[in-house]
Amino acid sequence: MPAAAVTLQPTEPVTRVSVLLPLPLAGPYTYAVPEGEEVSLGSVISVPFGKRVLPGVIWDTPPDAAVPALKLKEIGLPFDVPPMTGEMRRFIDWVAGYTLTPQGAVLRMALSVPAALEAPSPTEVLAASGLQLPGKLTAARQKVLEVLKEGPAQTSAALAELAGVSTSVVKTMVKAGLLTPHALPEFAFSPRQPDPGFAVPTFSPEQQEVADTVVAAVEAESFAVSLLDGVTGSGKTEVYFAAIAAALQAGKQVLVLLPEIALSAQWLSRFEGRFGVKPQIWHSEIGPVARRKAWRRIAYGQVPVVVGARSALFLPLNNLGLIVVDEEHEGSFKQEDGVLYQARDMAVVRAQFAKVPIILASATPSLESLANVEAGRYTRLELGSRHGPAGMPEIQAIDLRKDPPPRGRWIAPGLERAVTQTLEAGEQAMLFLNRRGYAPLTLCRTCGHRFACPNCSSWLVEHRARQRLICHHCGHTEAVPPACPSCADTGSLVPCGPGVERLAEEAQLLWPDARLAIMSSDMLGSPEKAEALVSAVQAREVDILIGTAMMAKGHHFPHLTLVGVVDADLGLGGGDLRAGERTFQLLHQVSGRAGRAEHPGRVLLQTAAVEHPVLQALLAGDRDGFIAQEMEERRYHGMPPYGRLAAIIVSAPDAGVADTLARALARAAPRMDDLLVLGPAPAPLALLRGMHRRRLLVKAPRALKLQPILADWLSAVPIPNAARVAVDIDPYSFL
DNA sequence: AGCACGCCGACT
DNA sequence: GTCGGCGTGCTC
Repeated sequence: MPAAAVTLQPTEPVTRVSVLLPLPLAGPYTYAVPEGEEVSLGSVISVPFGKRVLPGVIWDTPPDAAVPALKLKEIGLPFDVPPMTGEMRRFIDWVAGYTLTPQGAVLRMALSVPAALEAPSPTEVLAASGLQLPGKLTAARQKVLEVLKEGPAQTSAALAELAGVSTSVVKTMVKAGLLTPHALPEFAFSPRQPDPGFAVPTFSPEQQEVADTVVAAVEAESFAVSLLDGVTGSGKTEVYFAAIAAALQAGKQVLVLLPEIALSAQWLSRFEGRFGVKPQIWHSEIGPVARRKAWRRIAYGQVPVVVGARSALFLPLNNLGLIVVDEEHEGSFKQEDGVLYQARDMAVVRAQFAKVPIILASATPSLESLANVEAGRYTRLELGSRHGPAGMPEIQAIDLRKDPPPRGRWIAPGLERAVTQTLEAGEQAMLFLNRRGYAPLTLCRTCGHRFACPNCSSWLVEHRARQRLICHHCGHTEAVPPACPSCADTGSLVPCGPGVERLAEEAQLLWPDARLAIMSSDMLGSPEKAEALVSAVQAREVDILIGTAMMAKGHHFPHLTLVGVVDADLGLGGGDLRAGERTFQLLHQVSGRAGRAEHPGRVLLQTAAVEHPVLQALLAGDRDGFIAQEMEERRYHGMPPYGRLAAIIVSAPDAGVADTLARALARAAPRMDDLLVLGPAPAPLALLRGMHRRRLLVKAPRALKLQPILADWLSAVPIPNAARVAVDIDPYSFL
């Protein structure tokens, strides 16, 4: 900056500081520190910003001397929270740089609970003052004093409740001086803490060895990544619980990331069984009050273990000792809107800044993690032999070309026989179809009209239970009309293809006496209902369980001996880079539901492409072979994990604007030997929530840092206000 | 992100 | 004639 730009008035020297605001601004703003005041890096303070007052964090960036003194505003008062650690600030900077997101937008995720920045008004409790009044006490007043004689001080509401009197009695007693109020410190009531020694399991020699390794990593208090690779039922969870116990013993905090926290009541009870109490949970559905309390407790180090979804990654755990990412292969760790980041990978980065170990656990590790093992960056810890006898169930294919179901049906005769046998043996069966609703497409038999979403390029899915047509991308719903909106013919609308609801209908027809249950997110709604259904299945109150991917997650169903995958090819089409990997992981996981414990299990895959490598690998139980082949293919094509990808998504309400900008970007693409720019092409969902989307794909070798190249490129192209450009580094899904 | 300034349609 | 729509631009 030219020194001349600074107004050199001989006024009192002003101390300047950089303040990062939780807004999508590229960097910090410069503020003045009032004379005589001191601030330190990481302090959370309030600052005036335009007409508003916002929280901000004193950032490490040198303050901008070029901002004219006249423009400077003074910082306000500090908030009652611990300062943001340098470790966290560097993490935020790193995430912003890596994902090409404005720093302030990343800070917003770290200050996601503005209400938590203020100390709550202290809770007031009442204790007996010991004052003796002349005359007799009324019965009500006596009861109140009785309660306080036996127990600790109480809030007025609790006291009235316990004494069985109205609050007005308590109120007048305070006035009369019989009770004295005391302000309680914020964390006076401490929930019971997890006990690392509550229920220590007995490990097999193999488990013990792995547990010792991860415990040693925790005790080393340094950064290291372990990939815990173990089949379902190999004791993965118990093993990383041992690492959690070690961190607790050392007085450290632990962060556990799970893909779908809402669905893992089972995980929580396992934790409780091991440590005696439930951990703190963190996800989008916890209410504002609980959220505020939890955030403050975490920041003040009152919470030893936090279990959460993606967003928990930005919680102020200032005393971290360990991070665990379970089901690390899950696609849902990739945030797909707002700040686009891969929570699993960012967790590794956070662990690195915090200098703590991280455990990535999975029964079907991602190719990314396996490549990191190959490169020596991660340590692989294997649990449970995949070749042992009690391992995977027997998997067979039903070739739909040779043994097709009747017209309009989806259960082939082979699968039908197997289910019947299973039911006759008094065992349970599961039918897996990863498609919610009744039918994925509705069309008019007379004129061929298809019901499509007005905002997205996708068909509307009929949900018969709710009598609506629903878009699974934007949530648009409409009633099923009595007549075709195009040709006005009545009774001509036909559902095409199956969803779980329709499959249930067919199953009920085939096995009228069987008790059916559907397990899909929209049929259950709440985690409690999901939990109730799991219990019902375990109590053998259900004979046939029909469900979507939500059913594939680690539930124990000891009497379930048959899994029928209704459409094993679903998800293999579409040319998605990860289609094979994802399908393999999903079907492997679903197969794991069959035949735990004493009963041998059976899995039947209905497929029209039995020769497909994914299906061949599943049928042969050859996970390693499949991975090796998939890896080789990725290596050959320079695709992740051996190459880097970035997607540039152009979106605009007007298709023409999106096209023009996308083409302009393509023309301005840097010409480099190692850089391949593909597109623009309509993004797979060319219309999403009313926005027309075009996509460019950038492919580069792993050694090339894409971010600066992309930043230069994008800054050279003017972006009209009617369009938006988003960069997705390491895109996961291509949809 | 929010909030204001600014320029074009339907109302007391 | 004003009230008000949301397009564009700025906030230390």
